[in-house]
Amino acid sequence: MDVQLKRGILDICVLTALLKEPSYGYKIIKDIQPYMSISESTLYPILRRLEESNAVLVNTQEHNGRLRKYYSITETGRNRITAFLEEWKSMMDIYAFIEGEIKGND
Amino acid sequence: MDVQLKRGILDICVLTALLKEPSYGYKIIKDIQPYMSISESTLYPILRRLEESNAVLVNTQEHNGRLRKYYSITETGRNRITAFLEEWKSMMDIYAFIEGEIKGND
DNA sequence: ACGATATACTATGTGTTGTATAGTATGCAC
DNA sequence: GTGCATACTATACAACACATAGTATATCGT
Repeated sequence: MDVQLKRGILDICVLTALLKEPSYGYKIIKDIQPYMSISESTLYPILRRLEESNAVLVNTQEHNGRLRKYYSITETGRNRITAFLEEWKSMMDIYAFIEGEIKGND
Repeated sequence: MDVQLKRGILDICVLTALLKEPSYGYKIIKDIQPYMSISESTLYPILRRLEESNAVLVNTQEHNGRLRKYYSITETGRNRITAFLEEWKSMMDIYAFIEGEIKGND
């Protein structure tokens, strides 16, 4: 999928992956992969940004001798998703414009 | 509208604005404004990129003593739009995923 | 006459962000 | 004991929207 198209939707996808239950980096990647390719070097910076903006909370726990960071979505995070669904309406208007113009000029 | 959401769609909007007839910077901005805010410092670099990638052709003409650059869409440009419409299907899948998850967790 | 506004384009610098690449470290299957 | 899955960190880069500023002509209100 086009890199530029991803930009507006990737962090929302990550937040969505946390809706059902807290999760951690590796699992989030596996959960999102069916919908969109995402690499570690993309996800971890996103998680740090989400934490800085209070959209997620972090809880570090030991797992098999290693530290694993569990991320849980906050109320702020949920609001980010609903705000996105609102924004999406503008996107649909633009899409309708593009589709209409190209069909009118075939 | 969110900056990151715009990124994947702005150049396609510009190409769409050229479908009916060739146009120039100032007019393109006015044509797109009803759908999405776009400034000169965003549009002109886009036009230069579209030219470099052969999606548009440039024809400089004198108009009221000033040079005005008329941009017309090429076959490559039209293909860019149809490719975008294809990509959009992936976007709709992701949107359905997000919407489904948040409705399931109200 | 003169300033404000619309028109039309160029140039520079900045901040956000996706991604490649590389590194560290544990547990398990063969 | 070698590969593979797991789990996270750090650095560097390139694309791109946008702010800001500059140049320059035409038109309109007063």
